[in-house]
Formats: sequence, C-alpha cells, structure tokens
Amino acid sequence: MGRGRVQLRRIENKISRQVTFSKRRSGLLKKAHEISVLCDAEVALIVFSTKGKLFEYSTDSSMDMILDRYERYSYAEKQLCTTDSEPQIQHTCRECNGSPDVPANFGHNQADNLRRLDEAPVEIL
Amino acid sequence: MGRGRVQLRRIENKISRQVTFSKRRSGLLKKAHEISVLCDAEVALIVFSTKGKLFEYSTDSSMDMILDRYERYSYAEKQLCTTDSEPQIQHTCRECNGSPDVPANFGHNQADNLRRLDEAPVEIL
DNA sequence: AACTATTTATAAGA
DNA sequence: TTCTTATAAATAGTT
Repeated sequence: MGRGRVQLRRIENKISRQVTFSKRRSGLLKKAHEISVLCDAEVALIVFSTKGKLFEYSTDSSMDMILDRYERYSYAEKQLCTTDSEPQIQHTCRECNGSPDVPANFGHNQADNLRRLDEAPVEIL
Repeated sequence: MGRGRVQLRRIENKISRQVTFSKRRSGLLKKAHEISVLCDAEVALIVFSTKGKLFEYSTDSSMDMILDRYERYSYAEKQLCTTDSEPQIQHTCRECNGSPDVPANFGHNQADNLRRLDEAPVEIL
C-alpha cells in the first residue's frame, strides 16, 4: 500500500527492510488490537525481528493465559486425531499413521474440524 | 476502511460482528504472513473467536518453536529483573517488589530493555 | 458471496 | 528519522 505494488518476497536492502518492518509492525499490532475489541476475540501476536527483538500484543486476558489456552486446544486436537471413536472407513495419513481409531472423514485442515472441538468437553478446552 | 469511520468498540450486532471478524481475520493473517516474508521476521498469531474457534498463523519455523522462543525470552526478561547485578540506586516497582538486585535504570517498558536481552548469552535466548 | 465508496495503511520521497 | 504525499490495499455498508 503506497507508491507501487508490493512483491511478496524478502526485502534485500537492509535499511528498507528495517523501515518496512517498523511501519508494518505497528500496523499489525494495531489491527490485532482492533479485531480484539471490535469482534470480542482473544488475540496473541508475537513478532521477532531478524535481530531477535521481541514485539508482542495480547488481549487483556494476558499472553500466558492465551498461550495456555492454545496449548490445551492443540492437545484436544491431537486427542481427536488419536482417540476418536467408531470409524466407518479407514482414515490414513502421515500424522495419524494409519490408526484405525481415526474416522475417514477426519480432515487435517483445521477449519474442517473446529466444530468438533467446539463440542468437546469444556474441561479440556 | 470502508464506508464510514470505525469506532473502536465491540460491535453489538452479532451478525455484523461475525462478518467483520471474518473479513478482518483474513486481513490480519495475510499481513502477518507479509511482514514475515518481507522483513524476514518470525511471527506467531493466535486468534480465538468469541465462540472459541481457533485461527492461527506462524512462520514456517512452526508455532511451537516460536512459543518456546517466546517463553525463553520472557524467562530471560524476568531474570534481568530479579538477578541483574550491582545496582547503584534502589529500583522499586510493584513487579520487582523492591528487590535490591534490580538496577534503578531498569524500566518495565519492554522497548527500554530489549537491547540488554539482545546482549544476553545466546543459550538463554 | 459480490460490489463499491471510503477509509486506512504504507512505499517512496522530502 | 520523522513528516508528507501518492497510491495500493483493506474493508464497512450495501446488494
């Protein structure tokens, strides 16, 4: 956004890269905050610059709480993959390694499976 | 961006909120990816919708690696606060609770202290 | 899900 | 680096 279209590849000029990083970082943090407030979402954003400097944003509930929630969610996701019940047809993929406990209609695309996680017992989410 | 300025407060209409969430979420994920590629930065973004659905983006190095790095960084940050050596003047604040080991010039504003973390031994970062 | 009027973000330039 | 400006991009409200 600006004078000239942006090519999605690493900016080779170091100065330009740093300037762009600075500008886009503030834009990204701002938008993370906006979606959090406007849409009542819980957001955690972590950015490490090339030099290793940390920049972060998290919804008021705090970074650690969100990361914990993320870990619990990921754990529940894995449980679905390994302990789901009553498969009709064999589901095979590298992640599940042919476990017979995975239903054939289980997709590893996150969006396809979130409904199930929403329905999982509250205590594991 | 759009017809009318945006007020930074929760969108009360549920449908509007969901639509806005969907639009802004994709924009946010896109920008997270762009800064990652353009500026060679490591990015982790986690978003939970009001309903508890998870959306995420992470630089190729993978979410878990970035979260680990974040935890190490945070740990190092706390170490600076509690074990920094040879204070000249007493530093006091709620977080440090008057520990005499914290130098008076230590600020809790992240940006003020990152240079020190950059200089910390690699093995703790 | 598409459209489009506007706002917002930002690439270059000063 | 901070400010300005032209333009690209995102998106709010609409269909």
